Amino acid sequence: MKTLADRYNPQEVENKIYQWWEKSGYFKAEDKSTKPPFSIILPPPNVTGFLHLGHALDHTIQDLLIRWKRMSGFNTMWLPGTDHAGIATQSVVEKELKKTGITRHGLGREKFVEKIWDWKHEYGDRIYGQMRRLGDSCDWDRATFTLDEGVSQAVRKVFVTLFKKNAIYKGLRLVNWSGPLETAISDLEVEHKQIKSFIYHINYPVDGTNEFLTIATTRPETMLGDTAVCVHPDDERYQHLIGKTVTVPLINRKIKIIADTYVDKEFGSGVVKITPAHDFNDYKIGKTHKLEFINLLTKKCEMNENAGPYQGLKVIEARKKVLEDLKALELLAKEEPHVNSVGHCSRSGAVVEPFLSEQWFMKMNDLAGPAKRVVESGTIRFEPESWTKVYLHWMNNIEDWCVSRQLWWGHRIPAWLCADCEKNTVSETDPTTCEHCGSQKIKQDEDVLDTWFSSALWPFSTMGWPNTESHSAETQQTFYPTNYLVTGHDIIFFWVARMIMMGLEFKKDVPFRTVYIHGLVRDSQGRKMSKSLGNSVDPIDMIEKYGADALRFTFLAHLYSGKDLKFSEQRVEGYRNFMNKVWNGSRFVLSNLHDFKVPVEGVNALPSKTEISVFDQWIIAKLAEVEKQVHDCLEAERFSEAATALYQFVWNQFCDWYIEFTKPIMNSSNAAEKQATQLVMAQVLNRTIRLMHPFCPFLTEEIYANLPIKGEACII
RNA sequence: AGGGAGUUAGCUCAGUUGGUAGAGCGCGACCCUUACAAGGUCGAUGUCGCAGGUUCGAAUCCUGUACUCCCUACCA
Repeated sequence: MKTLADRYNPQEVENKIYQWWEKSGYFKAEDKSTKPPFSIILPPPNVTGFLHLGHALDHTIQDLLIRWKRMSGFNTMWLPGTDHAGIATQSVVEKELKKTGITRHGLGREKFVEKIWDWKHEYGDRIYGQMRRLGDSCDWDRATFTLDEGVSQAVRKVFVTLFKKNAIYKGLRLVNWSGPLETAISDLEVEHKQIKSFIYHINYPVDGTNEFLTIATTRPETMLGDTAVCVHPDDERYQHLIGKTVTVPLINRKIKIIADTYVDKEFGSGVVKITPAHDFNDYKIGKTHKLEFINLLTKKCEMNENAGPYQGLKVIEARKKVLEDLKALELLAKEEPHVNSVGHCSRSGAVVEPFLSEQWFMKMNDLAGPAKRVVESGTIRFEPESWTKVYLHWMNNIEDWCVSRQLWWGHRIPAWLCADCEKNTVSETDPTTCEHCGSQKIKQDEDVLDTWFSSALWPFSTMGWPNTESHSAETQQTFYPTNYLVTGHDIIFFWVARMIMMGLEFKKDVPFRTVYIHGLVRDSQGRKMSKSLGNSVDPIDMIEKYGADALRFTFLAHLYSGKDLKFSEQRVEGYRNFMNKVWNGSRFVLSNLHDFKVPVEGVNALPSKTEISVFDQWIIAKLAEVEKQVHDCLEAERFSEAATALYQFVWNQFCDWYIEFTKPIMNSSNAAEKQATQLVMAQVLNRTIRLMHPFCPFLTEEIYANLPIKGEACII
């Protein structure tokens, strides 16, 4: 036996061990097996991204579960993948190109998409390398990218099927719009920031009288698109004006005074201007009162021809000019300072404008019903349970999903518009003629699908659906539904809910049984980690400094029921020390087994009680306790409790007491007594190491390799 | 505004059926005792946010209240 260094050195061990695991095929799942299945699909990280602490936490939990189940005799499949992340990736590559003076439009769609693929090929596997550093025991052969051929097939089949059921339609709607990116964006991509601004009170002359109606607004430029002003039906001040008209200053359009209970009599002047094409609330009013929708903006968010003299100005410039002109007309009654939260595009930083545009939508009501019921009935369980309420609340307020994005990177919408009959041909395979009139003048829709569309199909598209050849069929048969979905609470609606709906619709079964929601990783002061704050920590740095096992143990030991986790390096250092303690305890045991004879009874045989001392009996009893505790805690997803139990057993019981006890025995001349204790300590170490393996796989595997008592690899 | 979570030792947090307050880090003293100084032994530290209530007994249950945080929606 070689001599082991008196300090555990992760750098020397981790790479070597990981390569050996991978080469030996330990992570591979079997499509057909007599073992019970256990599967997890990894939430796919952004293909251009780096592994951050949030991923590291997320992956550690999944790897713990997978390794534990694998060691418990399950046929485990942990399927890795990456996401094309449409808007995020496109803007990253676009920014890079800009540095060399090239614009997306200058390059053209085809060339630009090629550039992104180049980028993907260059950096797409970077995150897989980082996952290996962490010890993720994924079945790499099954790694999937959301733009892979198989996934594309799934996407098309789902789109076409839903379209034929009238569950997907095209319509003119108000959406969040990012000017710089020239696309609709999802609510998730909108960040609200508190902005100090003003409320402007503007006088609208009432036609045929000398009266004014004073309206208040934070966005005066939108008045150019006003198509009504609204008062509360019970407001006595304005009863006599309902039904009359006012003239919008600057553009001199006559618009009606309408009444709706939406207006708060107490707020401001009690009169609201209605701009249905540029405000979500006004949009609803516009719909109910059948108002005209006047769009004021171009796709770049500049004022368009409907803005008259303001055409060509940016929103902010238009605002300034409108105010100046109002002042000149003495129609600006007053301005008050005001703080309100304004939506910003999380990718470009620009202010998000509500913008009227033609988009594809998915009807959600019919899909939501079953998805609610499986959670209500407990077929899908949220852990912690409190997220159930959040989920159901969202599902009860569900709205149709805008699935189209005006991007170039993503799954292109499988719809071909006919120039002759102006109808769409929606098809799984590229058509050559219009299915309505037979014309050949058809052109594919320019838009791509929201990234979350392909994400929603992830649990089964990764398993080969809709392909029915035997291999995929077996994979689905064995591993669908998966056992766990592990993710943060920020995407319960955007992702978790949609996977449930799609799984039920297309696989007739839930995509997973348990949704384990963990908290977010924050800095030691509880702030969000971000580049701009300079407080973000690179998990790879932590791994290099303290080892992957220490980082993993840190997460697991502080993972309490969905709470956010404040990350401090000091803590990683503490668990690094613990790893070293395990190392040295093992080293002591190993150094005392030189003359130990492995019993013929087998590797798991423990000496009978009569042959061993009370200390031996005590440590065996304690080991049994901690084994049960760890098992129970993992079953109940109480990871920190399991980690703490291990920590205390190893340090306070095995090292502090038991090892001290064995020292005189190891020096004893009584060979039988020594052999008995050697067997106990070897066996206890063996079982402890295996118990710890899902928590700190590298260290334990390295120790296991040196144990005289064992079967095969630790992880089996 | 609505919803959720939290308030326990200097710091970060445990404390699952109510029964004499716990861990890690940090701090103090002493130890190179043949696995480990990334270590060992010993030690100090808390009216468990505040106020009531239920109980023989409450950090734990109930009511109220203060403060903090998160999510969703934002008032023209």
